Amino acid sequence: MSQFWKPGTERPRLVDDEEGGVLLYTTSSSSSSGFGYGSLEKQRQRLPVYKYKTAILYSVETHATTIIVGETGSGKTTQIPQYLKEAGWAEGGRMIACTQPRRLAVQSVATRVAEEMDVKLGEEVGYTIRFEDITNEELTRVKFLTDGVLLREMMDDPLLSKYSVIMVDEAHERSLSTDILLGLLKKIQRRRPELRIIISSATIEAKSMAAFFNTRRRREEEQGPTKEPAILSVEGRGFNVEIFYVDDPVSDYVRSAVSTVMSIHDQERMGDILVFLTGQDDIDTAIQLLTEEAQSSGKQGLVSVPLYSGLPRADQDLVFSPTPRGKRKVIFSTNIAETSLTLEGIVYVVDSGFSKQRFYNPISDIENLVVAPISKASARQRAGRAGRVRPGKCFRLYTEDYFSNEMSVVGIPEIQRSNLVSCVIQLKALGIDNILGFDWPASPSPESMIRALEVLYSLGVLDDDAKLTSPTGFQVAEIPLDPLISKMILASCEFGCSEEIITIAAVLSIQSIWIPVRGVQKQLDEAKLRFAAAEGDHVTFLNVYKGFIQSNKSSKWCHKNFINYHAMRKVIEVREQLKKITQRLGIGLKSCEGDIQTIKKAITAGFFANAARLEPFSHNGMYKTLRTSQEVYIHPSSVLFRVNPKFIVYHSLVSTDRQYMRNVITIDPSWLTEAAPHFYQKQLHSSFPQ
DNA sequence: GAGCACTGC
Repeated sequence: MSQFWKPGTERPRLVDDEEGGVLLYTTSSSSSSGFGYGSLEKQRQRLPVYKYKTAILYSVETHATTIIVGETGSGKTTQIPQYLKEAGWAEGGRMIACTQPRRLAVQSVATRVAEEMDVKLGEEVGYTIRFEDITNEELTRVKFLTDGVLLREMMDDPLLSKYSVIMVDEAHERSLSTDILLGLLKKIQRRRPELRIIISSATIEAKSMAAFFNTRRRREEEQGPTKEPAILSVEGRGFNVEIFYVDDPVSDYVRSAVSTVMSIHDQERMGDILVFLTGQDDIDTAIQLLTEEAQSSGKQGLVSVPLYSGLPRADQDLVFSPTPRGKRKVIFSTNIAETSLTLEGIVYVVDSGFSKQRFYNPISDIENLVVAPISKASARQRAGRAGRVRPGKCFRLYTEDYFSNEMSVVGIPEIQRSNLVSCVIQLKALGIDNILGFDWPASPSPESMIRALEVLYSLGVLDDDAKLTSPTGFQVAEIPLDPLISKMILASCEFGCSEEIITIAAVLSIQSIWIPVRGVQKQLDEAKLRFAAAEGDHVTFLNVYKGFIQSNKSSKWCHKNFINYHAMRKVIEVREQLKKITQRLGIGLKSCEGDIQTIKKAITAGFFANAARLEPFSHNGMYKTLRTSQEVYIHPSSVLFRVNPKFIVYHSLVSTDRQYMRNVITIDPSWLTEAAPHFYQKQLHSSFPQ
């Protein structure tokens, strides 16, 4: 056990929280450093977190869980792992882990820390993200990784026994995998009292997080670290941001955002503007409106730039290009600028108060994207984007009264808004039998849990006792994809078409392989026709893949055919990974040599639940799902749009004014009963036409 | 004849 804080040395001062029960450490100012005088070292010491070094190490030493409340720019992510290393937490072959929700953050933080420690990245300091393991088993002591990767590691090492400290960063974002990880870490702590957990979280979330990790029992003799979590606050480095509200609620936030931009341009000193809207539609409208207004009023000097994830990389880079002299850049962005991207030079923020959020309805089993009000936590985060270079201003397009009295404090955690099929199978694979009784930081609805259990049961992944079946259940859990896709892959091994199916699986797990275009729709449609297969979209993907390989993976070829080159590279990557996994599972790849019916049968084996039948006498292409008789339509982007075959299986539903089925293939209904007799037995008699 | 907030294994 490492001993950083020693009795006899100055003990950090403890202050009771006003409500009691939670500890807060105040600054114990650093006197001696004992470090070199390199410029990196000096930079490190200027970070706000440096003053708390002793307090943090003391807290980690004496508490099983430490919660660090730190604003952006405090330096916690890069510094704390180094402090732990210096204090000896990586001695004796142990490792320090620091998780992030996003890959890019993992890479950049690891690179920075290796630089500061003056070591080669991949040796003492390393990182692991999907497709990239830059660590060395013997040498790596400080490891950065996505929380998804750490969850995968648990499948081989359920107690994460090689780690002495695990720091979960950005926990306040409450992403699906962060929440699963937190629940599991709490369980691990019971088995491994020596494990230390550090959770970095925003102020608002700290107390509920502390309550979750408080496993102290009354009258219990405590050995080892205190079970009650400690909370430490570290100030950030942002500048002050002045907040403004509208006097009356606005009826059209896009218009209102544009006129706010105009008046900032009119009245405020130079500095770029960041406008938070909900999606591509809003953003396009706003840019058009702004251009018109600037023209009609003769105002000059505004450069507007869109920003959303679907934008081609080159266009996204425009956002980072320096603003020309005498001009003012206006960035119209989705939520991507709230967490994933940091923009320099922003002085003004305009906050619409809305974002698109995913909601899952377990009854209909449909995930919807809905424009919904943001939380106070998001509003604060958005405002903070204005104060990175100098004091800024944030204009909120809602009233102060609404902010204070109606806005929810934090958003709904993702786990309460998602389909839980992947999540449940992951827990099952880790030996968590009582899923309904699992201790979550936020519990998902029982309906969602039960729905997920039902789906997994129908796939043959879980048995009557809700245990993973062998080998199918364990194999599906091993494949890092949606369980429906994993099941399809396993079936393809039996059908002898796994070569083809892993290609399809790779394409389906990519957002879209077509270039996202507006205005050149006709050309895209024509390009698609070159690959279109009568059997449907999945087979079309195979044709695209074949063409890409034959072109020698040429980006020119992609461009000519309106195919997204980066997406295709990703397809190749995922496919390679799937190839390795199938080898590990002992199921070799086999090609069916163009026997398309076999391919479709394998797809049906995974997606039988997503079957739909064309309504008899339907003139507008209306289908009904076989399972729930919901009204659905083939998406206009499908090669089977307007073809309207009688029976189809779809990959997913997107809902707008209608429910659209994306990626469909034609099937023979008899395959459904073949693939899932238990599932379709009843329907066979009641609703299947002959 | 329509649309894709954002992540991740």
